Amino acid sequence: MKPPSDFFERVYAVVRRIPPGRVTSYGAVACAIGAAGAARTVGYAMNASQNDPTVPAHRVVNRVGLLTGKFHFGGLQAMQQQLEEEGIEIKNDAVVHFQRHFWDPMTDDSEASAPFLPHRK
DNA sequence: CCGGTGACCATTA
DNA sequence: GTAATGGCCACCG
Repeated sequence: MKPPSDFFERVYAVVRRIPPGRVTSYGAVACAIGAAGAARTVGYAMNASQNDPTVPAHRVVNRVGLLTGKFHFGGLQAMQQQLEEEGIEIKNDAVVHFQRHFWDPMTDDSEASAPFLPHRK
């Protein structure tokens, strides 16, 4: 087996912490692992995560809540299907009420709501 | 060592 | 509001 780089493993750890019915953005994960700015690398790690079913990559979307990685999934509908199963509504390959389902690995507000908006004031 | 690639993000026009 | 460009970081050959 080829153990993934420490960086990848760190990404997997964060993604695995994502509670069901919640979604997060690559930038948030990157920042959580201390690699702020390496959001692209996070997506790259996700691609390798497909080998690890323990990583719910379908819960990871871009900052606009768009399922940019659906093309890399087995089926284009697979990612959307999974999210809908979690209770998340998808419209035009985009997460509805993305803010509401947004979950920050650092905030870890699995119980409390997340009025926190990634919007820069 | 160097170049190319990528499931991104931010700024500017 | 949308569209286009640059920059950032990490992995692969």
